[in-house]
Amino acid sequence: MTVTMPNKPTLKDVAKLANVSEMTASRVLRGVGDVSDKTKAKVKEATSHLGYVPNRIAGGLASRSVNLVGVVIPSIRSLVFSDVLSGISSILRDSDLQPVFGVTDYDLDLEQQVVADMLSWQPQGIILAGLEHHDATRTMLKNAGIPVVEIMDVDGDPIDMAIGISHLAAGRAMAEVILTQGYRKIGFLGTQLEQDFRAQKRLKGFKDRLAEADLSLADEAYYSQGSSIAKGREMTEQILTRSPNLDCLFYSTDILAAGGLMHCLAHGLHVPDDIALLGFNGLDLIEGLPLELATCQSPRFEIGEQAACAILSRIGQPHAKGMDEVLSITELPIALRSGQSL
Amino acid sequence: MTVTMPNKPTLKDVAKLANVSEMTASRVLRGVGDVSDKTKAKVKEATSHLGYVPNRIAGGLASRSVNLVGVVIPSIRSLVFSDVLSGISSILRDSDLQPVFGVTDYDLDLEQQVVADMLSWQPQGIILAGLEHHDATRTMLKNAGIPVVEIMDVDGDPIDMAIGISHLAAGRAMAEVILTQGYRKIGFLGTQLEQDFRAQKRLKGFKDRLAEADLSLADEAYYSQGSSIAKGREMTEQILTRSPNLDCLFYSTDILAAGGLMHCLAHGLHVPDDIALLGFNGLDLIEGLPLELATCQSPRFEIGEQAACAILSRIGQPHAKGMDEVLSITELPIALRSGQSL
DNA sequence: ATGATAAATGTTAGCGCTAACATTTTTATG
DNA sequence: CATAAAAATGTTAGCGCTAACATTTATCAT
Repeated sequence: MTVTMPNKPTLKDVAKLANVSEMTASRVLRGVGDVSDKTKAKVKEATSHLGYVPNRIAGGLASRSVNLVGVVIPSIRSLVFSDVLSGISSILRDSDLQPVFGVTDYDLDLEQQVVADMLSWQPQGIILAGLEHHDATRTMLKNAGIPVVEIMDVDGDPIDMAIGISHLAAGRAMAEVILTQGYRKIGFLGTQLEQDFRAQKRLKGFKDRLAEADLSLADEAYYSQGSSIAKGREMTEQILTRSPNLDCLFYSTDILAAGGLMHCLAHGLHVPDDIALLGFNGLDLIEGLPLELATCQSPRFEIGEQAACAILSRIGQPHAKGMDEVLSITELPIALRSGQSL
Repeated sequence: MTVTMPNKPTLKDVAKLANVSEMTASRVLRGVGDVSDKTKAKVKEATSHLGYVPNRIAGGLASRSVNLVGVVIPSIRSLVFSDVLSGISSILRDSDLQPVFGVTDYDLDLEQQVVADMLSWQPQGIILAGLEHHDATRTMLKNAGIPVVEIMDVDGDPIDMAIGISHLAAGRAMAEVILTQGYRKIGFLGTQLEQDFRAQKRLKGFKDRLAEADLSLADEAYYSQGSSIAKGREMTEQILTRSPNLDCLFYSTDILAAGGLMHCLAHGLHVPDDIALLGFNGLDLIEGLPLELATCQSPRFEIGEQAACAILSRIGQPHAKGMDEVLSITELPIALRSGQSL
């Protein structure tokens, strides 16, 4: 039962069937220019009759523009970045731009490749996480001649624009809170990812502040792989076995902190009387737990929104935020939450 | 300080600089055909000197193929789909295909639009969630002449190929477990999303099995929006206030069940003596909780892997799984976990 | 050397569409 | 009803690249 598949219909076929020129058909399909209602109807009829699907590759080449925005992030499984993506999507939904995602796995080599790949599609703009990139990546992005927004972080020099929070400041702020509350034997638990520069900066800010109070971390534990409640629980058990005298644990992310809470629950440790717990990010995940975790809210959704708006502004398209002037660096505020775990 | 931005270099510029024909330059950049080492070096030198980035739009048009696979899913924030995407990526990483994501928000209208959009890029294949689509969507996909894999579900007729689990059977299996354990006053808590057909099928299978035992749900509660631990906790409180005599709660997803567990913990309800809890999916999230939740493991990562492999098989490319024959419907096994919450 | 083969490079044409301009048709105006 | 202005449609050229074929150059056995 071999059916000779006729070639996919092209605009030419549609035009022929509708008895108009390709140009007119093209106008109808794109909804531009003056076309009579009668002609419109004919073309639409032909289109649906043939099941015609426009070829954006050809269209993009001819018009020398495609309505894409490249979004390059380290991980798609991360709760942090899914919020950012939501923010981006929520803005782009109302524009004619479309996001295309690329994932780098926290690897600058891979990032370079992904960015090159993105650029080869000639997008209208690029949003990418972080301020640390290979020189080659920076050069490519600079030369691309399109708006580039580096998100999440503002501690450094952006290629073009940056929108995010200061992780150095956030780390400091967390340390400040802990110190104010009188905690002195502080442990840190966090990611080992060498290329998660934000986490590193958070830790640096944190340690810096401790140092100013003539303190240092009493113990620290690192993990690779993705974060999970189970991992947080396991690590907490380990660090407390090793250093039972800790009175405060600062986690690089809420997920781990939630696991820490589970450990304490299981082992009859009272939080915060026996030990204080602090997370980071303010994820949904930690709502509804037996105890309100202390954390630091990072404006992930807003970062996504603003990044998308920055691109739209730059290419002269209207958008929700009505940003007139596009700042080179936009630092968003963080919000500390002194939950019951502190 | 206005610098006249020279136009982005094209292959022609590279060729000119390297003193070869465009074709030869193209060959070097794509790594095809016989090119002498000397020429290769010249071209590469010219490429990096100019900072040339190939235009895949043009390349795609000329070669009439782009190495893309469209992946259309309902939500990017869902822990379920992020696992699926990981599975897809893990396979495509070793091929020359690249996934492009589209999100439908559990909306068939939007799905149609997203699929049309994907097809306009002339991808090598499409992976999309679910078996329920608008007729127009099905027609488009059929006419596209490319492999189409519908994932997650196998209860229905696929357009081309389907890979997933039977949610009807899964629902039944869960009911079976509950009945076997002697529970009789059963409540259900789940999504209200009218277009989450998998959740609906799970519930149907569940109810069907109960009906065979002359039972029906003692109470049910639905929510819209995304699922979260907080939501699960809140809903559990509500349903137990309304129906305090329930002895078993079946949740449409683990996240809600985790929230249920939190409620029970907070209210001194013993699980499973006072009440049994069952989730669905076997998410990472539920590991490390105070109690091992009973759940049903859905092979999300594997579904992604197999879907990607199915596409590769169809377009004649080698891949990890070495699938020779591509089945129209591949039903993957589910695994029940009778955790301590049962 | 010398034709035969392989390796390296070049030429031509066109992918499917749209910008820009050109032309025809309709409508409005005095 | 002529004529300008507006509306509708068409024509031409080319976006930047690659398939397919054509040609030139190097390599080799005899």
